[in-house]
Amino acid sequence: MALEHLFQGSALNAVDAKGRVSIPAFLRSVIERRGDARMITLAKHENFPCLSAYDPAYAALKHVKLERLLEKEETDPAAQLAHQQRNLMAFAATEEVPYDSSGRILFPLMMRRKGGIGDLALFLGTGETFQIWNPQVLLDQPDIPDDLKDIVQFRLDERGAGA
Amino acid sequence: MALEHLFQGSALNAVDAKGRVSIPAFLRSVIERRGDARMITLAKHENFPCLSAYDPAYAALKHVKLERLLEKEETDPAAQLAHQQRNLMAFAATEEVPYDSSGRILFPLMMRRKGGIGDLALFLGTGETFQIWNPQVLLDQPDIPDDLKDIVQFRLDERGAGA
DNA sequence: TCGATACCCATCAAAACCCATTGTATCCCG
DNA sequence: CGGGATACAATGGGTTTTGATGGGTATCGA
Repeated sequence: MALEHLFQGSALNAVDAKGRVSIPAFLRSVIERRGDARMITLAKHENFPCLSAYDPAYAALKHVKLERLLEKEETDPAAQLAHQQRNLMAFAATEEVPYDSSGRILFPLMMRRKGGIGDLALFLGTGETFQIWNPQVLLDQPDIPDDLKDIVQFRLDERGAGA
Repeated sequence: MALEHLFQGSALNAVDAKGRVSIPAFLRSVIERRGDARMITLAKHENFPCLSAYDPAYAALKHVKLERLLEKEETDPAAQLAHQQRNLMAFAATEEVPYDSSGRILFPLMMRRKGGIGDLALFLGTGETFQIWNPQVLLDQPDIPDDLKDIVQFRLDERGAGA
């Protein structure tokens, strides 16, 4: 069970005064090849101070995985609670937002805050999903490979946001 | 056996003086994609001090699940009784309410009390169903992941209900 | 007739939509 | 191979639509 098309590449886009951001075209093209819904789901990343994002195709996959996990432990009473918690994190702690014909979403304020994202949003493809970072936070993060930081620094320079 | 459209996301809505609440639009859209009835069923949640809510499509699915559970245990003499009890909880201890053209229900007083819900109702999508909480009760609940509590706190702040 | 529920309408803010501009990479043709 | 014409992505701004909510009125059953 795997998805055929994968997210890859990086881009640095502006969040405008209304809170809108363009989803990079190369990510949108993957979403639209995987399915026909023009939406993404946003969630806090489990390990990094950034957001995790994916499309409905991946969300469905994730739901099936959770259900399968439950059926295996159905008898265990403690498992019931664990399942409730996983479901809450997977569904209640996420937000689904549509993007318009020009490829923009309205970045939900809550998710923006969770991801520490200001007026620049860094998109990183990671295969089945992609991530959204505050570029500066990524540069300050210890467990990120230097080669990736170089790329991000380049994107910042490119935009003239030198810092 | 799975439903195609899933409940996802969170919202905090007001219960007005008449006891009316708006069902968030993103939940209604799932209900209306699953079927054409504009109603929800309310029940006390099995594990948490909140309400569990769902649409007619899920109610049908639940019935099937209960039947399947019975078949699996049919040798056990106590199983018959357990099945009766589950059925009572699933159908007798629930209330079905329609929502109007503006998406509001009249929150039944009994369910409001069962869920400990005052003048703010927190809606949490959990995939096949959704939950309705008193936001303050959720914050005080030990078994809820901190990340989710952060989100609820944010929703409260957003509304200016600081506490 | 009283109490409660279902309807109807108004309002305000937020979200979705449409259109215009710009910069850049691509393509075509001389 | 160079110059300009094109196409598309990203972005800014204004306008329309929708969602949440408050309040009034009609309606139905006890």
